[in-house]
Amino acid sequence: MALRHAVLAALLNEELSGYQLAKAFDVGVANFWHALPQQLYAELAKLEREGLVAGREVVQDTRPNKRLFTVTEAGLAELTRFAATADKPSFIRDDLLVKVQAADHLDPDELVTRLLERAALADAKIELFGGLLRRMRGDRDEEDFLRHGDHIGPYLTCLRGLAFEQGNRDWCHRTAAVLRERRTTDVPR
Amino acid sequence: MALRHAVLAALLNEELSGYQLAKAFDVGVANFWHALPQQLYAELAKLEREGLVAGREVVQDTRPNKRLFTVTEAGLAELTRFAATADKPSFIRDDLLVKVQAADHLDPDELVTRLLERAALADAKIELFGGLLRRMRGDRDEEDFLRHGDHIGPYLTCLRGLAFEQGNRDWCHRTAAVLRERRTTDVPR
DNA sequence: TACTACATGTAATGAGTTACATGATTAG
DNA sequence: CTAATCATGTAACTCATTACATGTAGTA
Repeated sequence: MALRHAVLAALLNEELSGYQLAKAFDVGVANFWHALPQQLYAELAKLEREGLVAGREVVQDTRPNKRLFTVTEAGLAELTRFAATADKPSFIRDDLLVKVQAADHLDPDELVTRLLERAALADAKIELFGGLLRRMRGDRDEEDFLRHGDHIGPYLTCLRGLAFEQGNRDWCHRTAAVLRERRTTDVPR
Repeated sequence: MALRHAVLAALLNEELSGYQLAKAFDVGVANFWHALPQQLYAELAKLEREGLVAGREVVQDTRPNKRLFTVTEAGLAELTRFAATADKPSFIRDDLLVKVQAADHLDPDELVTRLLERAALADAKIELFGGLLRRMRGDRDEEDFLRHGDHIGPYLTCLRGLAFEQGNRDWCHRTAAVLRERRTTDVPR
């Protein structure tokens, strides 16, 4: 029951349509949660029925009409209540780690391929997040922005996303190097 | 459909009961996947029906009897097939990040409390993982173990878990420091 | 002309969580 | 005597993913 809170948090600083939300929750920018469009449309409908968000129709002639959503008082109250609860630990669930766990019984070349694929993906995200951070803090430096800027929430979560992807990239390279090294030194299997 | 592969990977290096598996997949040691006991018992039953794992009854008189599982040839083949598929990107889903995303609209003290709780949890895991790594590599140093040891798969995934928790801890402290700093310098909200 | 972006959903299936159930042994 | 550990599940429910569905406008 936390997708609802993720949606509320995402709508706090900007009014968004379901479509825009979906993009924010997609692969690219999901620094704090991930969800598919279908889930988001469904969740928005539910949140609106419960009065936690309010939607307003925006008529467009060149594009299909859309509905923009904002968080209501009740929605903010719900988020506040949520913030006071202890959060359940978050878990890793990653195909790639499963494969590396089985490394001793699998083809190293195959694994190295996967690891480099993932490292490339991480690099792309690192660049993306770097750009987002720069845009958010404008011409200030980070220290100054975090002390005196507003909307630091998204900035802070993006910092976590950045560090996470850097961790991914480093680990992928290190692991690939280890597997390649063993391949050439002819280790018994 | 990846829990099955996680179970197979976990059973590769040691014969385990459902109960032992459940402990490995629990909060403490889940460096590459997480699942609850119920899921694991169900998955083991399914894997056995499909011939991917084989269970053998172990009679105990002081404890309830248990069934120990090993991966079959077919199971290893299934893992190999899995390793060749491209893996879907893994996503973050974390209550705490949702709360920080909404930081600009929530009570900073509350958030700092959550962040320090999480940092403490991360510290505990860091110690735990550190110990596991030491046990796995024995008296060798890491470089040597990774070059010539066997069962490096679990070691490598544990390294990722360790780095992840260190990232968590650092980010929690940094974020808490930022929020405390702003509280004292009286930023407009 | 084909593809991508905009914009919003429904339906079916699969995966994960919560609650419940049982029963013995050992450590505090 | 109470709690934790060992050991294994079932049932109900919620959440997430996959597949499908529709239609317009701008870009290559």
